[in-house]
Amino acid sequence: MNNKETDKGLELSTEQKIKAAARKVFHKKGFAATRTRDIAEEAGINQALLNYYFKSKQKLFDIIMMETLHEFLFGIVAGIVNDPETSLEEKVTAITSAYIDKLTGEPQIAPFVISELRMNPDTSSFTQTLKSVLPDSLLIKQFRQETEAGRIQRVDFLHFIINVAGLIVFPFIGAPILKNLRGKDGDEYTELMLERKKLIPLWINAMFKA
Amino acid sequence: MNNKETDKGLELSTEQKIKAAARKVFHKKGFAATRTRDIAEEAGINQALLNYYFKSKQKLFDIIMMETLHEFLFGIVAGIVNDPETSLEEKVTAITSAYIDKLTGEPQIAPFVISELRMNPDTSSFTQTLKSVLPDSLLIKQFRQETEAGRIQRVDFLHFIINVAGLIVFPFIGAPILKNLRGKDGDEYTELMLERKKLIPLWINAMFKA
DNA sequence: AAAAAATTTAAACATTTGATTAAATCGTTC
DNA sequence: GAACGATTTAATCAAATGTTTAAATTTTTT
Repeated sequence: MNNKETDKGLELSTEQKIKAAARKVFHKKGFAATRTRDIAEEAGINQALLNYYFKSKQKLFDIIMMETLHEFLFGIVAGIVNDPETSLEEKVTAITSAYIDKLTGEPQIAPFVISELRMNPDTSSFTQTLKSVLPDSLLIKQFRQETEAGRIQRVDFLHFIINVAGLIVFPFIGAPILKNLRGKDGDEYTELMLERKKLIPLWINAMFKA
Repeated sequence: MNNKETDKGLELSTEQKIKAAARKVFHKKGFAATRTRDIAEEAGINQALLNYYFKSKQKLFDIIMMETLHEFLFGIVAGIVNDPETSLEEKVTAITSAYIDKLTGEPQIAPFVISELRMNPDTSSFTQTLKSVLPDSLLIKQFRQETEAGRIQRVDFLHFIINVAGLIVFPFIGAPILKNLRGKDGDEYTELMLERKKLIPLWINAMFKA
C-alpha cells in the first residue's frame, strides 16, 4: 500500500521521513555541502531509498527548495498584502510579526534561501511569481495613496520593500556575527528579535513619514 | 627567485594568481561548491600548484576567508568608529557610504561572508575581535551620550547596529529576489543603491530620533 | 657553464559520493 | 496461502575530486 500522508498513525511514511530529513540537512548545510548519506542517516533509512523515491539528490533538493520558497515568500505575504480590512501600517505590523515568528522558529530558513538563490539566480519561476504578486497588490496601492496624500515620503517603493524586509530578515542572516556582540546565549538574542516585532513598524513609520 | 609581491612587472606571481582566482571562485560559489580545478583554470595554472603553494583547498580557503573578513569587517569600520572628529550622525554617513561603495564594487562579498560564516559559526577569532572593537568604540560612547541627552530613543545599541548594517547590506544579499521586482538590468538597481547612500543616514536619523 | 634549487607539468592515486543493481523482505490480492 | 507488486537492503559502480608523485623545465647560485 502506498500510504503517504493518509496514514493516521504517528509514524511518517518513508517518503515523508526523507523529505523531512532532506529539509533539515539542506537548510542547515545547503545543496553542495549536503551528502545524500547525511540525509539517509538523518532519516534513518537506506541510502538507496532516496533515489527510489526521488530519483536524484537534485530532484529532491528542487522539491525542498520549491516548498521552502513557497512558504517563505508566499505563505506569509499572500494573505496579508491584499487584505482590504487593514491599513498600510497594519500590513507592515502583520508582516513583521508573522516573519519574525517564522524566522525565530526556523532560523536557518533565511540564510538557506539567500545562499541557494545566490547559486542559482535564474528567474526561478518564483521570483517571477513574486513579481506578479507584489506590483499589483493592495499594499503598493496603499503606499501610493499615502504618498499622494503627502503622508509619507516620495521615495521608490522598492526602498520601502527593501527596508521592511531588511529590518526583519537581516538580524537572522547576520546572527553568527551579531550574536557575538552580545551575551553568547541565544535566549537574549531571541528576546531582542521579539522586541523588534513592536519596534520595526514604529521605525518604518518614522522613516517614511513625510 | 621567490619574487612574490616584490616583482615590479605587470605579471603576478603564481601564488598571487592562485589567490586572486581562489578569491573570485570562492566568493562566487562558496567553499563546498568550489572545485580546486575551477580555481586552477581561473588562474591558468596546473592543478598541482595549488597544493604546492597552499597545501590544501581548506588552507587556501582559510586564507581567503581571513582576508575577506578582515577587509569587510575591519578595513572599513576601524577607521571610522573611533574618529574623534566626527559626530555619531557623520559616522553613520561615512560607514554607509564606504560600505555601499565596497558592496557595489564587489556584490558577492556579502552573500559569501553570510553563507560561509553560517557553515562555520565557530567564534572564528574575528567575530571575537569585532566584539573587542565595537563595544569600546567612540561610536557607542556617542550613541550613549545622545541617549542620555534625550536626543535619540532609549533602545538597545544592538538594534542600532542591526538596523544600520541591515539597511546597508540587505539589498545586496537579497538582490537575486529584489532585482526581479524591477527592470531586470542591474544598472537601475545599482542606481538605487547609490541613492541609499544619502537616504540611509536620513532614515537612521528619523528612526532613532527621540 | 655546471650544479643546485625552485617551479611547473602530466599522470595517477585514493577517497568520496551520487547512483544503480539484484536479491531479500514485506504487504496486498486473488 | 500462493502469487504478485511494492518496498527495503547490502553491495557495488562509475564519476568526480582533492591530493600526491616523479619527471621535466626554469631559475638561481656558485
